[in-house]
Amino acid sequence: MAYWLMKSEPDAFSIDDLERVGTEPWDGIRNYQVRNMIRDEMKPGDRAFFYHSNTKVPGIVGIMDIVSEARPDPTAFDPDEKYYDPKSDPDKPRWLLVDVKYVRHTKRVIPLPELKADPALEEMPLVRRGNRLSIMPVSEDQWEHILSLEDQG
DNA sequence: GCCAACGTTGGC
DNA sequence: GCCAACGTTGGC
Repeated sequence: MAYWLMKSEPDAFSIDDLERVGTEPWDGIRNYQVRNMIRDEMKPGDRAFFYHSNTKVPGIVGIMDIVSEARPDPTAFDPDEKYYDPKSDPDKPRWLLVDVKYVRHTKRVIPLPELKADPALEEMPLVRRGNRLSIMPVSEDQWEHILSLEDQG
């Protein structure tokens, strides 16, 4: 079982939205590196932190389960969709998604500056300069460490 | 709203 | 295959 961190802008889709719907297709991935990770490394049963980006207090806000294999992202085929990609052929889909399922909110928001200041997390892509991955792997040690932060601060 | 970082596109 | 221009991400 692997661990992940997945970013979403809460104005578009928040942890509260995920709690409301229960399970959601994580669509809109349009980055090859991220696509390859979900295609080759992500598996049902994996677990992920839900991260709010591009908001007043960016940080980790919840936990979810990966509940599907990677499958074609239908929004890539729909001209009305924001993330429509005319170059993605339904017979040979370029973009993939996975389904995620709400587990719980973290006990508190764990804000980005706190993650950045933590020596145990300095290897995380999240806190490294110029990182632009919307999904990234989290090691087991990092996962446990972040969970331990829930009860602090 | 600004802008640094970085991925993608397309002309050559 | 190079690389300048352009678009996007996302913190601040």
